[in-house]
Amino acid sequence: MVGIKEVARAAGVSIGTVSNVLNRPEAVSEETRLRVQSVITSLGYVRSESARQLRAGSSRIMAVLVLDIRNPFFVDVASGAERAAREAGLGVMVCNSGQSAQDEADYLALFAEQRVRGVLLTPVDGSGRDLAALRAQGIAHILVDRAAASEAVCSVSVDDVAGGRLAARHLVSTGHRSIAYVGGPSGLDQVRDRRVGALTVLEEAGLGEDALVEVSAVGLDVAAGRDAGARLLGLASRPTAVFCANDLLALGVLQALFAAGVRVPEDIALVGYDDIEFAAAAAVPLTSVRQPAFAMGQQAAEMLIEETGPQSAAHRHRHVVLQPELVVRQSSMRAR
Amino acid sequence: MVGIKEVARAAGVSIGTVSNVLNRPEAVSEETRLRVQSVITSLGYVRSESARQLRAGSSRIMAVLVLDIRNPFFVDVASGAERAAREAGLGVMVCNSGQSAQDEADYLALFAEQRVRGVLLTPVDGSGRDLAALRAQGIAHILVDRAAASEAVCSVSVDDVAGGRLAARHLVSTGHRSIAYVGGPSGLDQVRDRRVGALTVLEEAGLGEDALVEVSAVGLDVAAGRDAGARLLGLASRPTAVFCANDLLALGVLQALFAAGVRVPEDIALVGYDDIEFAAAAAVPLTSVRQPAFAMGQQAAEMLIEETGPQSAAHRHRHVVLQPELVVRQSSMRAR
DNA sequence: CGGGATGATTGAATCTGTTCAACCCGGGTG
DNA sequence: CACCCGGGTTGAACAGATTCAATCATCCCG
Repeated sequence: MVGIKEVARAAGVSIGTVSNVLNRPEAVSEETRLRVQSVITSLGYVRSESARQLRAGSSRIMAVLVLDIRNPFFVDVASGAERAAREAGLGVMVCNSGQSAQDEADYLALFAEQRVRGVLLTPVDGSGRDLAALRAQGIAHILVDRAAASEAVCSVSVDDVAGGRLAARHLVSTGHRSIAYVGGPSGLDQVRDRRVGALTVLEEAGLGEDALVEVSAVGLDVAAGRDAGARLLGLASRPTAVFCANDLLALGVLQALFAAGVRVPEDIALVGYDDIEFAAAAAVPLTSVRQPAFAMGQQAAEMLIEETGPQSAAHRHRHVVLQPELVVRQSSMRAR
Repeated sequence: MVGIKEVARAAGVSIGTVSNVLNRPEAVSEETRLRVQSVITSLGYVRSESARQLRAGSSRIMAVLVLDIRNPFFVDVASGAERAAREAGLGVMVCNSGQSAQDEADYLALFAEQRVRGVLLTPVDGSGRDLAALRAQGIAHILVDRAAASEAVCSVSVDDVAGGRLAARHLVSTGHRSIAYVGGPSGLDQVRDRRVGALTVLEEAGLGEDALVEVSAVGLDVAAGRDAGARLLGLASRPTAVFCANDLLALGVLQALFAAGVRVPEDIALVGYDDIEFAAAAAVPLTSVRQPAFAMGQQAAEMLIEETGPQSAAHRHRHVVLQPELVVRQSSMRAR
């Protein structure tokens, strides 16, 4: 594979000049620049990013580590990040922790070896162990879809408590007095916060704490939703509405209810979270709490670029909190 | 940031020994190995992948370039590839061409600079220009979800003609005589082949060529499906069944039909393609042609690893063709 | 006890770019 | 005429690892 040396020789200049053509073209006379460039294309020279990075120090790759790549919500987040990264001339490496702390740690180790420009991540658990490691290694990182507790790191998140309130207020105002909450593993802040939001609304409405019936799910995917839905049907006193921690769970619950002949929304109202594209296409179009996923990824990436760019000195850590929005569809329409 | 030199000094050995501890631990005495390893952890040393790669020549990253990351089908493909890659100790870089030839070329240029181990890709168009560039640069690559025309490259694909036949045979055998085909931009082989398969079945059934009504779509996503569905409804002689080039289109068509009060499957039967998870959760559970997406990604990655691994000399290019499978659900059940 | 085999370790060369001090050269200035 | 200036170019140092021939220490065997 042809290197910068051969290009220099073929163009009759020094390697320093070739490097300048690549990196600071304005510092090279037009004549030389054109000559070198034509040699580059005719020889098919491709610069070695590893050599560049080794000397220059900085990488051109941003890593994105999401909780669950099969959830379209995170795909949107990653797409937003990708858009911003490409505009800044960076590549992105999207990886999936699948909610496994081990996988998360493995990927972060990989990123560290790669000396990536920075990492966008939604941490698997609240322990913050991996975050501490990132800080210790001096790897820039930004939390996505999770508000940071610390002032030493940026974050972009959506107000999950507000989202939980939106969902619950909607259900309470349409007459429901007993609501099931289908949450995933409670280690996740998102799951917890949405529940807290719903709970405050029920309390404000003067309903007891047991107005919110907890139905745990083993995960946050459709299969876990189906499972939770089946258990929901087995409850002694069945709630009249279900609020799910995300749309995948809601779709699963919907399938389980359908299979059992329970009608939505007539027998049970259903509200999801995220408003993924498929929520609108569901068996019964799903009421959902919309999150600005793409914007979240985009903004997080922009903050990372600012933090690691030339004027990084001016960077101040900050916590951006975006607002969710309720989208009402058929699944929670008031029964006639 | 601490380098291998500091580790060597602190452990009282040469840098060659430290390198051996990292790469060929069996060549180092247990005592030294343990000492070096403890120094590594206590100093927080992280090897620089760019330096490693520069010297060693080979990268530890496999690139995956998919047509549309918002399509869960491709997410599955990428997940399969990721699984295989991780088992081989490789990282993956998943990128999205979004069916843009420009983006595809940009990403391939990025991969070339990175000297990635190899590329898994579903090319945007049949021109093969980018493939020629890959070959010229000596970058190993494998086509995914697309049968290669050339013997000089591996491919893993699903028999799309057979898939089209499965769908059409199912519809014909349930009594349909006029079928609409909703395809995306016809530049895509997948779209073309599925249509060809359907067509042959109609011909074999003695139906004329105009038994297949073409409804073009601007893309292969839900929005394009909605649009195509609306146009379908405007047709003078409305077909009794619709076969869509993928599930996203089918979900969009379904929404359009719903909005217009057309019942599925009573008024129009609907068949999709890919059998993504959301097909089963649709308004009316979708009949679909299932593709082994995860397996396809996994196998492609394994072939790439073989091609670029230590015994690459033994590698022979081959074209693996997997078989699709029809999954019948409510959307195409025979009307009572 | 010398010679050879074995195993651990070392030192230097190398990979491919970036960077920067030094240099060259033509033109303007005192 | 000497000097300075600045744009263009060069050459060498350098980044952080891998790799391999050479060295050294041990131990075994004849």
